[in-house]
Amino acid sequence: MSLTLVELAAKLNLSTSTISRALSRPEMVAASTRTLVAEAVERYGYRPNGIARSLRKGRTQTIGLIVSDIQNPFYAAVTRAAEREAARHNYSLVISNADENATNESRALNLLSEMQVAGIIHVSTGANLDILQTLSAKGIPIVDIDRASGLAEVDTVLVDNARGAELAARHLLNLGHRHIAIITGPQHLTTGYERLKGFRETLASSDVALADPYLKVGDFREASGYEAAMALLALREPPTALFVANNEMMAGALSALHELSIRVPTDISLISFDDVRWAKYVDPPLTIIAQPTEQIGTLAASLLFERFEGRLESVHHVLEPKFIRRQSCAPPHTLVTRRKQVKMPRSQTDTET
Amino acid sequence: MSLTLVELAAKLNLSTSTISRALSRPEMVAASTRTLVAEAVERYGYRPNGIARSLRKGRTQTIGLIVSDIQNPFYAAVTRAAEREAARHNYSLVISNADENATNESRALNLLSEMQVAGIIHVSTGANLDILQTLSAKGIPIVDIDRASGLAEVDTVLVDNARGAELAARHLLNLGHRHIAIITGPQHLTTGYERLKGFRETLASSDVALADPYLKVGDFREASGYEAAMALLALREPPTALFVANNEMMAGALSALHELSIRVPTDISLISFDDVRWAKYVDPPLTIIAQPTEQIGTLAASLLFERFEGRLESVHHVLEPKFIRRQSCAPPHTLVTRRKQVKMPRSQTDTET
DNA sequence: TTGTATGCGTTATCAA
DNA sequence: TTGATAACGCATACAA
Repeated sequence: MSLTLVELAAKLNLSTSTISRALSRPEMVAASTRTLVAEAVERYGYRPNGIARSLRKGRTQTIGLIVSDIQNPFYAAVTRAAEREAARHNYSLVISNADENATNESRALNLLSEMQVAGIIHVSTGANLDILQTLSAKGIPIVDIDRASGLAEVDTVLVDNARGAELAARHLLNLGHRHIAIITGPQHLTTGYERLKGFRETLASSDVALADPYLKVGDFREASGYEAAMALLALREPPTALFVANNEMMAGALSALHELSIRVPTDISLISFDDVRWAKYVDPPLTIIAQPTEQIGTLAASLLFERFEGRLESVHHVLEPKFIRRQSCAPPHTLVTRRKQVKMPRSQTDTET
Repeated sequence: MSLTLVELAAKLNLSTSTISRALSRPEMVAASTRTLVAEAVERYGYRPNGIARSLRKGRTQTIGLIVSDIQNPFYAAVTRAAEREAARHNYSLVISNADENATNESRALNLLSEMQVAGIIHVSTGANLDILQTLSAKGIPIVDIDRASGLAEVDTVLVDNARGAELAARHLLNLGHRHIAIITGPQHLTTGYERLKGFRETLASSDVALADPYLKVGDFREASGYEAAMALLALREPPTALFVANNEMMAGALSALHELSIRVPTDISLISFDDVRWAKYVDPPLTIIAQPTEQIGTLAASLLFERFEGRLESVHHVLEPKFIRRQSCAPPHTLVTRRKQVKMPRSQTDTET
């Protein structure tokens, strides 16, 4: 199969130690042998076996990343940044998709553990605290991103979700909305919980109550956004404004709106989290709360490297979300006007061949 | 640090072999000891060291994936499918971003090689054939997806790009367009080359020549799509229809159109490759040529597993693209009408806080 | 059914 | 500056 150190040593009449040294600590080796080895490596295409090296050294050059959905552009952006930072340090990134599923997450954690990854970047599903605890106890640094798992010893890179929701709520309130609905995420996830909390409290501070029918809890996936939006729009008194807590559910909500031919922002104002690229190309361009995806990924990886360097105390970053105003929010129509609206399901317009 | 087999064996007064067997081939071990071991594993949280196992077994449970951009939703979708298929077989996926850059690609290939990945799924940058050759010779199966690297011995999962371009061209021709432009990709990549070829030939078969000014070659990234579109729209006689060879460049082209306040499809018809989700939410929903992303990812991984099982001859799949009609294409306006258009740069409308 | 012994390919310790 | 040797943690061939 592949050329090994022993074989290469035989060819050169050198010991394995010399060659190993020539490759990893060239300064400890005579210049002549150094070039000799370099040439042979080039000629025979020798590549050290990283597995053997890892076993011997007791550590790998690999970090694990568990995301809830790599297809969600938010996580894709974070992933890319993390991969870059890892590559910069000559580390590889092993990626696992949890798909918002605790079983997948536990499988992924165990796999990463067996792979002896040097550290883990982790978007929590809210479960598997026991496994995380064990890994952490084994000395594998973990950094929670996006959602806090609740473990004390892990580093965290989070976004001020309550603040983001507040920005969204305030914008809608300022436009004059009073019938405001929210589609938030699961309440056992900090993102779902805090975005609701910040939103509700901001409304309350303006004496606007978040009525029960206006509160929908999805699962951060597209389908749940669709369902929730459908339900909201079927209300006898539909909201004049809607805040959606992530981009996936927003995509679902948009589907619902299209299907019902509801105009944005004429009939309803729309604001959501996550400045994914398509947010500025849709009709109309979406007003959103942006999260610093690049920074999350880069920072998360850096924290891991700091741990490798020996940092012991845990570190917690809370990054600022940013309000980006586009054209999906406008002052509300009066109820009378709204009631006259004709809402007619529109047939699917895609045509496939 | 972590509990090892030897330590566990000591605790149980059993030999390491027995425990090893109890875990990997339970049927070879007495039921009583089996449960004894199982309990101890549970209690002490023993996890086998995958690195040691890999070294001993001579193979890893890892496959490498090199994509040109994980943030491109097309590759994200492929990645997700590949990860699923891998997980189904209890394999992990190591992901590297080449960023359309040959140096990054070579770095990634070498890293994967050192990691002793069992196989590689590969989106070619068109370079590094020598490294690929070497890896392949070492017995690491490789499957090219999306773009053919040109190596004979690798498996391939490609899409019929010429056919996709033909579908696009035919649609525009049928609508009556004669001034048709294309933004294609690098000509050393099969995707860039074949999409241009299929497009040009289809036009030619209807006696429409693809004029030089109407042919732009980008690099499949957003910025190049923007530049190319800007150049096309600055022509004394701008095209009435535009085919863009991937979703990234289409995003760039859309930026340009927005900026110049050019209406789609009134002023120009638009069609592109890749049915990314946002394509149906933009204004207007984009008519596109869809590629079977799921299938590409799943199939690529499966081919690898077949190789692991011993398949020797290489296999080549060419999947069918699909035409999806939405609302970005319409019959052309007459030249006179078009010339009257007012084209006024629109200022940037995003507002950040 | 269980135990003993060996080796996977590398790095690190120690001696030369 | 170089070489001999041991060890990383596991799986397996072979012996008991």
